[in-house]
Amino acid sequence: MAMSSTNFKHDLFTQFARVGKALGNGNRLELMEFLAQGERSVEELSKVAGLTVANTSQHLQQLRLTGLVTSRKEGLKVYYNLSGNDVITLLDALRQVAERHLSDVERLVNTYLTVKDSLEPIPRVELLARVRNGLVTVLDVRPPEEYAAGHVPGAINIPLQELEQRLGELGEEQEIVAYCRGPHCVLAFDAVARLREKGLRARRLEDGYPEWKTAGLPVEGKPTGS
Amino acid sequence: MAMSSTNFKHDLFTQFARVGKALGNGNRLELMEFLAQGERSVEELSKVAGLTVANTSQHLQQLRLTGLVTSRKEGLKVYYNLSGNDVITLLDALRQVAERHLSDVERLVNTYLTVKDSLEPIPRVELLARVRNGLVTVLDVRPPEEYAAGHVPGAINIPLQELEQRLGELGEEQEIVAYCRGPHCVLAFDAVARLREKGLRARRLEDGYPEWKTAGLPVEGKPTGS
DNA sequence: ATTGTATTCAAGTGATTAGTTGATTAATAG
DNA sequence: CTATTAATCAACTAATCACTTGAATACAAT
Repeated sequence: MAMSSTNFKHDLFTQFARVGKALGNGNRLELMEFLAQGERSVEELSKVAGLTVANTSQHLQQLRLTGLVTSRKEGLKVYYNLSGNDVITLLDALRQVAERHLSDVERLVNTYLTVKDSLEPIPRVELLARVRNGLVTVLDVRPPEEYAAGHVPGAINIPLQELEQRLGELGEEQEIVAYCRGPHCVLAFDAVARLREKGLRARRLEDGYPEWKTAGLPVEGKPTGS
Repeated sequence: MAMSSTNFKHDLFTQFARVGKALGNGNRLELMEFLAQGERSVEELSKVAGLTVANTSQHLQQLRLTGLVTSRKEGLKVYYNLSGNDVITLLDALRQVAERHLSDVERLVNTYLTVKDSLEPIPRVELLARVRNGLVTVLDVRPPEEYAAGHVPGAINIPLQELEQRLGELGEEQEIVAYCRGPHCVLAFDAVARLREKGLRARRLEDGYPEWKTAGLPVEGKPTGS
């Protein structure tokens, strides 16, 4: 009794570490990354992550106990959601550190994607210039409703599930730039990977549609004020 | 062979999780928090964290493997350092999420510190006003060199190690506001805890000296341009 | 009530992790 | 060369974690 300051500090770090631990599993990160797109049920989550429902539920509860996600019951289903923007910030920071400092990440990207910087996102301004010159095919992988509400000019809308069937709609030669809701949207990431598998040249747009719009760049779809 | 996109995603998340795992231990977090103040040797680190040297070394190597810290050998000693500002950003995000979402953290703070908001940092502007009115004693817990280079006007410089001996220099009645290098500096945090133990009223300055200075508030010490 | 569906709980297994201890490797000084 | 110091390595134990399996809730429809 006199080291209570040390104890306090220790306990506090232990609490912080609980959050860290929650981030220490790839499946949980994938679940959260998916939740960053919006509310999902346990079943949906288990499917995209390729886990059993029970396992998914356990991961989600772990996340809930550390305050990273919240849940809401509606009828039979339980819907989970990220518990705030600070969680997205945290995931972003984690991703950034990993990409910058883990050489394995770089190696992975290089191994799986033939062209070295194919995963490097294309900046908004650059895309705009190329769109104007007709140099790229812009691919919007969001659900049709969102596409209808507004999209990058000239973008083709193909939800991820339909991508494989509708490959024909994309030019074989031109570079494709995929985007969805934001930098955390796995859809665009996934789309790029699949397109590359088919031998097409594809990259992601840096960020997503919301950022494009708030940056004041032109949009098509329902008029929104400009 | 056809699900390589899934494999890729999985592997990538596994890599991200490595960074998360590194954050999943209180001792490692404490080590990094300490490193946020600057370069330290293994021995120093083991002391402040209260770990054996071997154990500290193992933790540090784990952090190095995930790219969170770097090391540099000079003579007999090995000095560790955070590997970039993005790591500080990450730690910040982690702390924020934990403080906001983990009710245990709040409870901890309430339990250990008698006055509920004693750990709540005092904003810069508020401090400035109180300093002018002579209502607070400002305590600078940084090393003397840094104090000499510039400090909050009227601040007393007592490095943490000397705090217990030099308690007399601080008024018994007045509230004390401690600060050091930045929001991550454990020194101020620690100083507040120790002072409270002695029955003094103490709080931390929001952020630290660099922020104070860049906010354009007055400083004492070597003239820096204003 | 009975059936079906979505989720959670409980128990168990193999793998990973944190920490200890004692030996080992480097750099420096006498 | 020998001794000393700082750090790392290697081997081990207890604790924790990820995942599986099968049972148990909770809600909705019939």
